[in-house]
Amino acid sequence: MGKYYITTAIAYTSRKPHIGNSYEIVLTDAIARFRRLQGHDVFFLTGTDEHGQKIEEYAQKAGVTPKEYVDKVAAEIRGICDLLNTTYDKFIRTTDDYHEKAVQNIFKKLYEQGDIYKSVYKGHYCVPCESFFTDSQLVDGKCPDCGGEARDTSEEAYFFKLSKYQKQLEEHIEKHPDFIYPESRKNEMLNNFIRPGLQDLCVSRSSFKWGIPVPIDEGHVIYVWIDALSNYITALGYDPYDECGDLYKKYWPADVHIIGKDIIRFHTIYWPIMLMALGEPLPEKVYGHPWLLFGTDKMSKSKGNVIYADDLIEVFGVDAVRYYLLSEMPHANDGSITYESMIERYNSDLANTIGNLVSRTVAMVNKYFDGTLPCNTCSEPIDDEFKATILSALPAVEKAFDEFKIANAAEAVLNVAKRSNKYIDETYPWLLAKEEDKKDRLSTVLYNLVESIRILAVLLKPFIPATSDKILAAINTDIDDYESIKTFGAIPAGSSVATCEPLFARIDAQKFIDELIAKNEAQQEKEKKVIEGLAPISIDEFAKVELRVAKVKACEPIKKAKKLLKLTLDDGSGEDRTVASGIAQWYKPDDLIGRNVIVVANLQPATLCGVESKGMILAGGEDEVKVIFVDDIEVGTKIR
RNA sequence: CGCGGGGUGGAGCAGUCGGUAGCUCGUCGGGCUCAUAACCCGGAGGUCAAAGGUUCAAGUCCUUUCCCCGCAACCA
Repeated sequence: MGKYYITTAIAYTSRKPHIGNSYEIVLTDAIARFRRLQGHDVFFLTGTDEHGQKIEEYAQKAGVTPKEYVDKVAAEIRGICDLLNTTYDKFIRTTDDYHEKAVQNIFKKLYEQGDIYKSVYKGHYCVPCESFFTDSQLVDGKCPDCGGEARDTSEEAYFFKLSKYQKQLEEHIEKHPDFIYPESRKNEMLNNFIRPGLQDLCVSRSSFKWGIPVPIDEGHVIYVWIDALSNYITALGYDPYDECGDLYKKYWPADVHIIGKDIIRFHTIYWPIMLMALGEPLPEKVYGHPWLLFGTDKMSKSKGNVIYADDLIEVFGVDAVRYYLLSEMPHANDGSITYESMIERYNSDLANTIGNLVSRTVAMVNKYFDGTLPCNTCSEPIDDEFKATILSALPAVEKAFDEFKIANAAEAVLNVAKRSNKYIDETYPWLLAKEEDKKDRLSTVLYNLVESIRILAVLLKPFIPATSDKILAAINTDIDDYESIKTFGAIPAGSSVATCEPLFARIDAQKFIDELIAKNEAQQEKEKKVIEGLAPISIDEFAKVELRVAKVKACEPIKKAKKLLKLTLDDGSGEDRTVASGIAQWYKPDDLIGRNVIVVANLQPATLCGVESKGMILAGGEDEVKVIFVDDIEVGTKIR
């Protein structure tokens, strides 16, 4: 068994991580634990991505320095990784000094060999929004945010010659069909990005400061690509100019990068090209896992289906959360997560199948034999099929892990417990116990069960490590190596079991949901009172708002906009006024034509989906929006 | 035609290279009493979104249509 280097994407420290990040690290941890169990020398890397404009802004809002800000969030993220009982070997932060130094050297080297060059980044700048836009971002040549003029501008920046390596990358991907996984992603990358031709990549910014400085040019910072992606090698002590550390020599190239499907492009195009330019080997595989979504319904607090990782852990415990994430997530499609399905899986798989199996078996050994089984020699033909089924789990689990189908692996493990429960019904131990001359048979049956439970516990290690340890303690064994579960019968005859507390207490789903809803409602109530009411304004300030009654002359949906209706209003001024309003979900054009509404007449115009909107009409409501109609007030009347 | 993912028994999902439609939960009936109202067995329930095509054979391949869900763009 050789080395195995596995990584997660590094988490962006803009805010507290959501369940999606948690899924990724649990997934990666399960794989890392499984490979260790197999005997691989595993190095498991995770960490945080801490630079960029967004963080600069968040820090400013919070009134702290960027460094103070990321220190806090990085600690939170690391806390959640620990809470989830993940066994990362290193936690890298892109603000670590060795990383910053190595990144600067990487940049310098690429610049010196001509793969990075200085050029001009052309774009458009909107002064009021203080934002840059490319040609394609502009809407009708105007600022997509405010609809104002965006003036042509340009700034100096550094570019990375992706185009130079395009051919080489294409060849690599074709020669290594497993490089991008699952395969559907491979074609997506080749067809959409690589074959049409790669644009050189802008790798520096001068519009913000919070980043690693470009070593040869003080006004610029290194943009996210080179900074973040290179964490996979800097964490191992890579340096383009220096002797690389032992870790690097030992573990690089990575066996797999585990990432979300949204960043596949960066990991299968930019990253390999960077490595090619540096003359370093490429990772074996990039696995883009699917997303974890919240529920099937729309997210709604009152329904109790908004879900956070640490809340879940608090209620269900770490292993239940780990098991749920690993077993519920499909391999290719996005998975959804709800309290209902969580409880269902918890009760049926963990409490009923696994927990109860251990409980009833240990109880029988204690009850019938005082905890010590005298023999395991009285076999019957029915045992053979049982043992064969138990042993067949391992190859199935191996295959599933090889294919990154972790939910399938979990299912194969669960089958060990299911088959064992069935074996109890097949052998009637409670009847054997009533006949004195069946003691040997009874002992053998229980021995087989204890052994299958041991195999189950070992197989559960990657998924629910703490529970696995509890089970091993309950059957009083420390034989938990990979070899020992390839054959049946590692537990010596005459060994004893301990006792065990229930591993997972059943949860009453209805009661749980009711309590949750009550809790959420209470919290919402609280939040409402805080939010309610803005700061008082004077009558003069109110007078700055011009409200006028207007008649809807015409109305039509705006193409390409789901929510917008375009209204043509007669506001008494003699000129038609066009207003876009986000009420398409609730009103059809015919509902509005001919009716009088109140329009905010002196609102600054804005362009929405290509329509210039001058003003807005008054409407209110949360889930269902109602327009305020004033059919009995004359058109043009000012509202006070 | 903005990008993407989907429509398979009541719910959630598998279904490889086309070859008898499976799994979990629920439900109904039965069994059992070692165990956490758990465990085991059996039944019911599907024209695989629709139409057309290719084929000896289509959930699977091709074409068209309908419907959901994310993302993007806007709820001025």
